[in-house]
Amino acid sequence: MLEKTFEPEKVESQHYEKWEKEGVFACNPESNNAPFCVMMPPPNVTGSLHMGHALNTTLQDILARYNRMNHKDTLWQPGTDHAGIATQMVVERMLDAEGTSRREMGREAFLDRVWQWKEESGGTIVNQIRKLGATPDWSRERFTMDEGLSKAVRKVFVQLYKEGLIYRDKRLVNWDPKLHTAISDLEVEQKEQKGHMWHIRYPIEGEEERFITVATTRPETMLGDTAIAVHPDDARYKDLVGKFAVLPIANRPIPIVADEYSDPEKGSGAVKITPAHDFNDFEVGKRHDLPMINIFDIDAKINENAPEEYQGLDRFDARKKVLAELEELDLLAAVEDIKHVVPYGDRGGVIIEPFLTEQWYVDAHTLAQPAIEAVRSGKTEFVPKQWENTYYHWMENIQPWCISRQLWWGHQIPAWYGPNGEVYVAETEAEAMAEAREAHGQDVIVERDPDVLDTWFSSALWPFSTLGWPDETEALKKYYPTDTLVTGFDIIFFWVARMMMMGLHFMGDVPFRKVYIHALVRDAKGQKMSKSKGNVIDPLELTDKFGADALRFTLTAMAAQGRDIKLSEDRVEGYRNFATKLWNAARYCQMNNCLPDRSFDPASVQYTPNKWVISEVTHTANTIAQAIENYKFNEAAGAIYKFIWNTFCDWYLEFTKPILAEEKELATEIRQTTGWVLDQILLLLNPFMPFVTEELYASIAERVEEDRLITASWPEYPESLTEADATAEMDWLTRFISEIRSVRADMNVPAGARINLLVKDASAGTQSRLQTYDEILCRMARLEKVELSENEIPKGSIQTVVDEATLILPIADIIDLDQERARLQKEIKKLEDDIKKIMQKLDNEKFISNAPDEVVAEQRTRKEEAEGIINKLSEALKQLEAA
RNA sequence: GGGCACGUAGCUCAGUGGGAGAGCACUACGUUGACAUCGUAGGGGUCGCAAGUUCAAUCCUUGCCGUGCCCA
Repeated sequence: MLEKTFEPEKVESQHYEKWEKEGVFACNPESNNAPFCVMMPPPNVTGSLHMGHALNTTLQDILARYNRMNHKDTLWQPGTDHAGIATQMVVERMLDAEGTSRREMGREAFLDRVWQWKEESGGTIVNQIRKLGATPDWSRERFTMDEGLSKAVRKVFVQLYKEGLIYRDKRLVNWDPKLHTAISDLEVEQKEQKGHMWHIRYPIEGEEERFITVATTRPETMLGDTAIAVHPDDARYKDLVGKFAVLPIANRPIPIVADEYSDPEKGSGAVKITPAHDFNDFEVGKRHDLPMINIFDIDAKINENAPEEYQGLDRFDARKKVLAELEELDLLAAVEDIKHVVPYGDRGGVIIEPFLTEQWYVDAHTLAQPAIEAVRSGKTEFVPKQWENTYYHWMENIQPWCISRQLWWGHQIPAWYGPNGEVYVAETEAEAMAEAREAHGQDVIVERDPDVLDTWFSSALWPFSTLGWPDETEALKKYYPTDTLVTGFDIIFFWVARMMMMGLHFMGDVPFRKVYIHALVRDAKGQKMSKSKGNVIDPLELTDKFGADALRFTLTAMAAQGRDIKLSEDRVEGYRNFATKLWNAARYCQMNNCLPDRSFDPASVQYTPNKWVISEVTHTANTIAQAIENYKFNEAAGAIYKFIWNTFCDWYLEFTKPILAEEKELATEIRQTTGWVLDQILLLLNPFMPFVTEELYASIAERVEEDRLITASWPEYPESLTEADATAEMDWLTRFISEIRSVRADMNVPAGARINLLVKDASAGTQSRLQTYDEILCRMARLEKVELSENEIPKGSIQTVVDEATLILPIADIIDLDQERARLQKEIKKLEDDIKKIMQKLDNEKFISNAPDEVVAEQRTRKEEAEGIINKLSEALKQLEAA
């Protein structure tokens, strides 16, 4: 016998370990079954599971399990990402605590240390993913720095270099002065904050007491100014163009140039130009061939290119000193309080410095073109569709992708420099040396580029590198292009777009047919969860408290397309209750011996409630399947929830109770049907709640060896199991019972009181139904007996109407006549209001002539039905008045 | 500033060109050997505002107001 409640913690890990050990998650490239492949977005190896992962994992698991049940050869490819900056930071922090540093250890020892850390602690997140019940093929787990994936990275780099799509360039990059590395545009977070606009007067060379005023939010950069720009049409400054201003503090002459970049409407209309420290100024500098003076070192401290007293100062201290000095010189014209946007590094958290360095770039613009076309032509589709706009917008304005990072942890760039600084790009050092020998006619020493590649460079190859590329493996042939990518919108640019570019370039086809973009999980107030806000809900805490099934189901039920999820614990608790409900229904089945019977054929049933519940099963299964295939996960969850709780528990089990209790002949068919439905429920719910269903599957019946839900087939039902007549009959029965219950409650009839029911004007069909379901009606509506009656209605009865029949509850001794009068009046009023609305349509000639016939007919029917009920209720009211 | 969403019951959210829905919360009552993590019933909404299209708009279009996100 099952316990009274389901205790997830007792069975979850047990089932999971068994599944994994038995290899049921594994794909089989050699099978003839059609493939279904999902690439798991590889989480950072440093990471731990947050709600976003939980949602992402749950949805993918539903797809994987559903497709596996449909006999697809399913590969859900798992793995982790080496997360260059994040991982290096973690290990560097450890070293710092030990009183050492990576520089002290040297590159090789440091990398050993990172690998050691990865082996020991890098598995946290994959084990957390297991806790959710996720079923990726762990036997194929990959890491972006695996030998195979590294080989793919080298090959891609070399080929793109040879094709001219990777190149080295000296330009401004986003420099992180804390982490000492360049980062890509995407890793910069633009934050709006309060600041100041300082207006500074620069003296004009050779003209006493004449100044030109420029405005800046970063006065310290003036130490690197090499020009002032004014708009060519700006009359105020026409005579100054070609002259020089004297840069205060540095006391250098700088030219005044005409450039359309300066906006005459803004400030004074003149802007200072610091080409080495501002992206716009850099462009101006190139146009006017201005010198580029770099005044910072890699820490963003002032270097030797600035006056001596500034050298070594941090950029913020330098600002204070510059301002003090300007004040002293009386050159500070004004200070404004403003709001402006300041760039921060998303990892290091410090303000990013535009910094002039030589880096490696990918010609993203060229690679983007086929990637744009692939979405335009529908080879890859986004769901929901509107994300395609985001994708296009970014792809069409794509900038060169800076891929080199001044880190040690990552894929070291396969480029070697010869004695003259010339570069040899090759997959191995031996090849690079051979090239160098060729060039020099003798052996020369080559030195490898110390930098590593952006982590996203290797992630971009994930859909094919994990399948064995560049080798032509069976897996590659079978699973590429993959079917669906499930991810959050925040990495459309970082990852999705780059996989598209690389996949098309190297595989000649898109990496995935569908991209399902899911919601962001927020807290109950709609705030984004973040560590700094302290509003992070830990998925594992919820799992411990309510079970993995409850968390999974919550996330699924709330995963409506295009809307963020506001998660609250109440919801999870609610779905835990749902698991308990199912558990108890199964327990009831077990107690009543309603267990699955292999010999049972659902097409053979005779009893209408059985036909009906079977028909509802097929309907629910279809709804779920369609919903999953259209990525409407919430609809799938809603359908199974409603079936289990309402259809099965609230109605079907209650209908059949009295018959089971009396052990009638019908009972056998009911037992078989109930057992069968329970089994179908477990199948249909399994992709969503794998643990409780698996546990019940094993508990309620003897199964043949190796028979497990996870390897079972998704049910297919013949069309003939759909029974419209049975549905209509059960609809009548539920309405009949509900109506009596409702009236009883309205009239305060004590819940326990058994009362008589008289039915008047019943059609032949209704009479027969009353007879068939007499027992059910008596039990579920708490009736003593049901009788047909065409006699005088007893005084002081309650009356109500179901279809053509009038229901009479002769309980004069219990009811309050005033209350009954009020109830009837209220009912009549409601119906009259309905009729008014309907008449507005029916009285409208245009409605009659323009609306489809069936709509008009429907309105007429509704009106007639309402009128029929009003007549009966009015009679009841009249009779009450007479009493 | 540009773009994309969203505004429906107290809360969280489904939904649809033709009778406003669910869960939670709330109120009342609880009986029958699966379940109080439960059951039955009930109250509660000018579907953000305004105009337009239509026989008909919560739904389509436009404008406005409000909220959120992305990009500059």
